[in-house]
Amino acid sequence: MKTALIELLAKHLAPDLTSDEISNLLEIPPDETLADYALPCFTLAKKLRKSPAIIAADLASKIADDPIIAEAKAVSGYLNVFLDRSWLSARVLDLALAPQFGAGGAHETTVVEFCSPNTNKPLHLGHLRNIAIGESVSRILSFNGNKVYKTCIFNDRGVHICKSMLAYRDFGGGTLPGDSGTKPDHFVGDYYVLFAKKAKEDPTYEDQAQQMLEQWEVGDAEVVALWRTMNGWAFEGFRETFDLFGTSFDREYYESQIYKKGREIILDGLAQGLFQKKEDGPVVVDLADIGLDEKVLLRSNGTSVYIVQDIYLAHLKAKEFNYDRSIYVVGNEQEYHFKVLKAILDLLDTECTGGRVHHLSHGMIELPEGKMKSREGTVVDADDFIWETAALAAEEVNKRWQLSEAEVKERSLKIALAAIKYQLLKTETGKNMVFNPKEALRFEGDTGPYVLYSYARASSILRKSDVPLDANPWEVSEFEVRLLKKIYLFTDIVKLAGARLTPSTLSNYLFDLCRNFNEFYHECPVLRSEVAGQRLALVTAFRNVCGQCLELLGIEKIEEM
RNA sequence: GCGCCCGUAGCUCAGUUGGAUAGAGUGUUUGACUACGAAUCAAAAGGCCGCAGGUUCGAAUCCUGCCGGGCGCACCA
Repeated sequence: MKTALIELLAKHLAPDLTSDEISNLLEIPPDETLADYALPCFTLAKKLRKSPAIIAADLASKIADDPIIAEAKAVSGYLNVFLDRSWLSARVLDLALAPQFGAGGAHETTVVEFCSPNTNKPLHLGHLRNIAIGESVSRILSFNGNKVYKTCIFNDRGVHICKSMLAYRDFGGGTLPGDSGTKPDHFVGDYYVLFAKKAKEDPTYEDQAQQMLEQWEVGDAEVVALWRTMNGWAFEGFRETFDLFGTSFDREYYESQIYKKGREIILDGLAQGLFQKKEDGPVVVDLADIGLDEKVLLRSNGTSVYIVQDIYLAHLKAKEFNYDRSIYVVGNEQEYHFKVLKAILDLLDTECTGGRVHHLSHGMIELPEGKMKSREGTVVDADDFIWETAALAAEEVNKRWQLSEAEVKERSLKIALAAIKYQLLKTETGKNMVFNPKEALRFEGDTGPYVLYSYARASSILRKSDVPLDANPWEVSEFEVRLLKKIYLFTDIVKLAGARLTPSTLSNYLFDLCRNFNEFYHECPVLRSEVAGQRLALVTAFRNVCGQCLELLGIEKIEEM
């Protein structure tokens, strides 16, 4: 639709503006009564040495007679265009009723790493934001035509892991997660908390954890066996949460398997003179010329620091996926780390140079009463939160319907997950957000359930009619035009969300779309209308796009609320 | 000390590469179910876009300074 208008304008503006330039310039005005599309003529004014008003008026008269134009006029430097309603409605329905409406033809290979938890405690709300973003970004990129691989690195070793191991060994008394019915990752986490408590009483406890790490590193059989057992519990619990929240990975990496690797890359770089060996032993990289500090890579004792395994992992991913781009969904507290990583990869100038590496930095979650702090017990646990939300959703479902227990459980869980995911994705990725758990349990206004409800309403109408869809022009009301235009906008929005890696672009659009649908629904009878076929086609088009957006946000659709 | 990010309605947030009169949701007040689903719709009220300069046809958006908040800057991970 927009394309046809751009072509028409390009015919009259060549060679001063190309189609691409027109496309960039063309905007949707803030007030729909002004125009469907507007072309600001201010930049053209310089080029043509005519006033914007004259250029706009000139263009208006040139295109006014075209069959796709209902009205074209010049208003204070803008060319304002209304499209022909018959043409517009037929065009949008034709496009939006086709499968894969809005899908793109990009063809990059992209690796998206997200979640990446430590195995000493269960997932919390921060992980859920990370996962929701990673999952949605992956789906959006994939929809835009890219080949996407989702990966996760499990930080399954280190002194923090030994802390929960130590506390379990000393105070666990051989109990198993099954004994108390505790979810296994929570079971492990409980001993991490217990460690912190015991370390306060016993100042040597921190040292003991450090000693245990050393035993682990030399392969002490007992310690390694305990590590395997407890990591097994953690993974078992994680899998359950991943299933519950609806995510999965194409490739999983484990820190314990790669933490020693990458040394060769560093020694290689040292030989090439990219890095320096200091007199007192450590190998460092000097990043002063790009405004970063000196960074130690190999310690005096020859062992590598954490970033070396990230360097190795970047190479490993390049080898396994031959990626064009490697995205890391990680909190903004690690921005410096990724600057350093990219700089080092650039220095090494291998197939995974820093230019291909992108840190998709997301903001932190704060609660209304402040930051989440594990020490103060204010961390919102992922599983608990999902189930609590589901319980509240179940109350709402029970208010409205008489359903079996199983049906209530299934439906309320889907509604709860929609509420949570939508809430987590509606704020722009990079920004910190205040997350009020009570807000996520709200089912009205700008929420996941509002969107699900809109979708279910559309489904409900379609279930009730067997009138064939009809995309022939009809006398469209303002509500229908608004909805049609919004449906069409999806093609721009999904590209923009992919380019900016911001699911929030999509969720904000989705809310607007549903609002337009509900207004239409309220004002325009469908089934008992003389243009039932056309309105059913419009409802179908809405349902397609709404469903696609939900899919791209990682939210499961439901046909009935 | 050095660096990065954020400040928009009481609260939570949108606002595309600078574009027309700055928008939603929520909360408050009020109206609409004999209706294709009221988890909906409609209306009112609510703003020195942190402050002060600058850039230009035009600034919430770009630049500088200041104020307020967050986060980094380990031979930790």
